[in-house]
Amino acid sequence: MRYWLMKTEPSVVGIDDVLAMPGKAVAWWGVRNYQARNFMRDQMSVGDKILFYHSNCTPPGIAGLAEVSKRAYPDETQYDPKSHYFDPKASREEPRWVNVDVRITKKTRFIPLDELRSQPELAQMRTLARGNRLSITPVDPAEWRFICEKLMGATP
DNA sequence: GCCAACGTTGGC
DNA sequence: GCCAACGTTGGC
Repeated sequence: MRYWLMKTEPSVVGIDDVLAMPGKAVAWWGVRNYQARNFMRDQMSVGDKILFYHSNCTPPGIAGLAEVSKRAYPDETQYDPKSHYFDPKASREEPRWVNVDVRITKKTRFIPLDELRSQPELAQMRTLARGNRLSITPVDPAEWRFICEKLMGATP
């Protein structure tokens, strides 16, 4: 079982949107970065824990906790010529992009980015590293525990 | 809207 | 396989 942080833009799909969906789950479509894809394809399994992060908004930060509810499978948007995420080089026979399904387990107190940055315990957190743009990053178990217990006051 | 810091593309 | 040009991310 692994821990992850996954970024989403709330103007596209925010935590409240996912909570309103059947099963409080959503396909994590639209990842078009190979590193992030490989994390989903090769390392994520059902039950992995997720920090649900809102990016490209004011303020950015962690909005809740989630988990992987379905293993990686082909991302439908790669086949749709009308989609922004269409990939002409992808085919049904050889899909290029995959997504997992993510289910919200808890909407928590919002933890803004600057609060995360102010914690010495999170100084090494990959998501916070200078220049990091990856939308999916692994989270250290100790970092997960710190965020859940000390910042959210939630049971991980 | 700006722009730093990346990732990707494609000519060679 | 190199690397310049270009595109994207995402905080500010």
